[in-house]
Amino acid sequence: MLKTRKRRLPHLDSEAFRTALIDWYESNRRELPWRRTNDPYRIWISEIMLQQTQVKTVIPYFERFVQEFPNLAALRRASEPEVLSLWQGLGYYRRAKNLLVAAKIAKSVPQSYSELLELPGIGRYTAAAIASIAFGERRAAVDGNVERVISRLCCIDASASKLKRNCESVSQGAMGDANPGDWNQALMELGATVCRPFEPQCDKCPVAKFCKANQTATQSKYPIAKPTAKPKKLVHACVCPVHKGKVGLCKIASGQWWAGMWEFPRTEVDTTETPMTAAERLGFADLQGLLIVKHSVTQYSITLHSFVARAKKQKRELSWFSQDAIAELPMPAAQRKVADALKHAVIST
DNA sequence: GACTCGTGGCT
DNA sequence: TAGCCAAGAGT
Repeated sequence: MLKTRKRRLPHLDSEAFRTALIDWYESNRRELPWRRTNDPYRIWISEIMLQQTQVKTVIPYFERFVQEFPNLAALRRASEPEVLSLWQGLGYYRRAKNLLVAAKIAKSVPQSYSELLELPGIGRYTAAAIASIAFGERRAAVDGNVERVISRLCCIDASASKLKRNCESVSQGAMGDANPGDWNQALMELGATVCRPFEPQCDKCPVAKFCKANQTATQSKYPIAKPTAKPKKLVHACVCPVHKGKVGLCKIASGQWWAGMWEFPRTEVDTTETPMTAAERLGFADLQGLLIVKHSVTQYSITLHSFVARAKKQKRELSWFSQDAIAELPMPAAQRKVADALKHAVIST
């Protein structure tokens, strides 16, 4: 069934390599909140939050999330807005939506790789990570860190998706009788702290003598980088309508960025108009400039111009909230910055 | 296989 | 600083 050509890598499939890696991990592993527990639920939450997100960023979100939803039963009872509120600022909000869907599907955290794979939001990496860390299943988990570590160890010239399968095969074959959870985490930890993208700390690497890239001084060549496009520039304008102490917002429709979250009425600014002209197109007058926020969404870099408008009445197509209520709404990061600025502006006037 | 989806850390 | 990148998954 496995079409992957069996790769013989005696220099990695050895007790010496495993011992060097695991010993290093046991004395250098960072103390992280999700490492203080064997609770499969918490390990699941951490792995979802860690997708494409740095450890440092995740920590406070993880702490708040498991405090609010300490187990699967508690999460299952949550609503999507509640989960999105706890997730706001973390990005990739589909993760939060899929997590909630998965929690409602699963009676308990699935204990095997194949069962985990069936849940929405859980792919090859995450299923392998949870299965190995929480349940000891012998399954290689390959994330960006592991791809970098193994592509350097073996000087693998493959790129993109081929590299991932390739590294899975290598890791699986080299795991031997090591503890699967420790094995996977050791490779990731090594990639995150020593075998970094730039300026790898090879002098501190426990497996440097096994590394072909180190031997040939080609660390910077691996993994093979894919060409990146220049971000496209966009300009957006939004208006914070204020009327009798309330502020008007709208819920973002499905199919758009940040679907299901809340924002101030927003529009694109055409190259032929000014931000204020575009903002007036939203149906407001007497605009006062509030804040300019620069943010980005993958290949777009966006400049968001925000304005305050004293509305004559509360437009019915908007929902009107007090400042305190706005604090509870799930909002995109840039919009949250505008909301914070508005709060201070209103207080100071 | 190539795109899409967020945000902040780091250099 | 501008750009790269992060414990990826879904389509």
